[in-house]
Amino acid sequence: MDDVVADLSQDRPRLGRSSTAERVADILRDRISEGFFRPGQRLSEETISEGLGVSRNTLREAFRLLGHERLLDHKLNRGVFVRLPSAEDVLDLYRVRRVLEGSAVRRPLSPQALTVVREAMRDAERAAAEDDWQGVGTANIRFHQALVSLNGSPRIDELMRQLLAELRLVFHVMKNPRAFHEPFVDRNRTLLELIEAGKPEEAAAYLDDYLDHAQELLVHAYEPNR
Amino acid sequence: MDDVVADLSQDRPRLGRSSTAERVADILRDRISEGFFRPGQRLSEETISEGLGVSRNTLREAFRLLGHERLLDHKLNRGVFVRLPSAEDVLDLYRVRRVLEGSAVRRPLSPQALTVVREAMRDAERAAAEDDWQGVGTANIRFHQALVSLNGSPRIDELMRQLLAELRLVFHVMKNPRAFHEPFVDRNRTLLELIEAGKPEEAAAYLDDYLDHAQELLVHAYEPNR
DNA sequence: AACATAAGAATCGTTGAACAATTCGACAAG
DNA sequence: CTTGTCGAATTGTTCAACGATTCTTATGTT
Repeated sequence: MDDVVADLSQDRPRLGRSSTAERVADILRDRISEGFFRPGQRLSEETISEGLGVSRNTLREAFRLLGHERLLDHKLNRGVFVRLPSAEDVLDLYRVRRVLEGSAVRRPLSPQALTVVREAMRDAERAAAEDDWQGVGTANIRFHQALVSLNGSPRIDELMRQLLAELRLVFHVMKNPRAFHEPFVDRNRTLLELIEAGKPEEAAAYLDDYLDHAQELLVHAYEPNR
Repeated sequence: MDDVVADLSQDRPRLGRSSTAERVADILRDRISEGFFRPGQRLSEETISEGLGVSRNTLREAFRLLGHERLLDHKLNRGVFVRLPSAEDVLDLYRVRRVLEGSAVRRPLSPQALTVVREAMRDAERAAAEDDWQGVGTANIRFHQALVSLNGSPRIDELMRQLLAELRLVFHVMKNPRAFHEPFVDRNRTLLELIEAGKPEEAAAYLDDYLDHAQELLVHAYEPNR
């Protein structure tokens, strides 16, 4: 009996998880990440609360949640805007990636820890073969998310999730995301092979170069309209 | 004249910073970090909104803010509680520290980048000499905060701030924080000397050992009452 | 025409009250 | 000892209102 209780107690967090504000936040988060709400756009409290059929107060609670995830920008007395990352933001995002991913590749790896990473890489290659560049982008994100999760830390996973969501904002401002994602399919493979070969330092060096390159491309193609 | 404008524009973010909800959050954050509100304690909406003279709605916005900082635990229909970290949380906090601080010590250092770190170390030694263990704890936290800021990333600084605030919760549950902080004054000095001597790998190894030791002490002395 | 100023509209910030939904403890029944 | 029920207390959510702030437009001055 005791073990049953212990088992069930693992599902406990799922119970409390459903206030209206959080569900509203989920909806808005999806809308933002899919580009329905564009970076820089203002989100009117009245319009959206009416549209979703919730009160302004509840909507504001949802806004707070997304603000802390850096997806929304809350300006006092002016309203909330979909975040429009600056070039400096892009630099910082890549600083964090270098730390998180660099630490991950240096880590001594367990045998099957890399399966998720490898899977994401193959998905990217498959999507690339089919000219599905939306799919390449998604798989690429999964690849790096899985890479970072080698650190074995829930908090770092969470941080990476937020970071990638923020990066998606940047992609939405770019002209053609295709040209951006294309070159990295091959790089992912090389990086993974270096890790699997047990050469953490070489992998780390390759990764640094990888990120330097990506960042370079990004800030170059990135000129947010003010 | 232009330079004056440029100078002032750096203070601009501080201007917008003053909604009632945020000020309430500041107050509560201070109260929590000083231990006035104990981990596990429930914070009644009615009592606190009355006590601070703000409406329940405004207080709830403040609660949301602190919830996202992991200082409060929001349980649906049951209220908010001061977060009581689990032993597993402590482990994860140290996982993140190893990544952030490890990356910091490996970084090639600019000449004066370490001054803030050195200053914090000296403050800790000074406080230790005066048997001011509260002060030692504070200076110790500043030491590691400064160390992490060597990464040069605002986002990582922010992450570390939250992480240390969370660690403070753990300290509040411990029996005698003095015995915990005491041994690390010397270690801070040794670590700093290794960095200054330009031996990043040795410093990193020493740091890992440092954090292993601290974590060990902590989870051992840590037995949250359920 | 350019600029400053002022009035007005729109929107946000905050409050207070209200009611439904949920939790929790006490107590009775099996 | 377990289960069901009731009621008090607290949270979740909505609504309407009003002051405060920002944005827009119109007006007037140089």
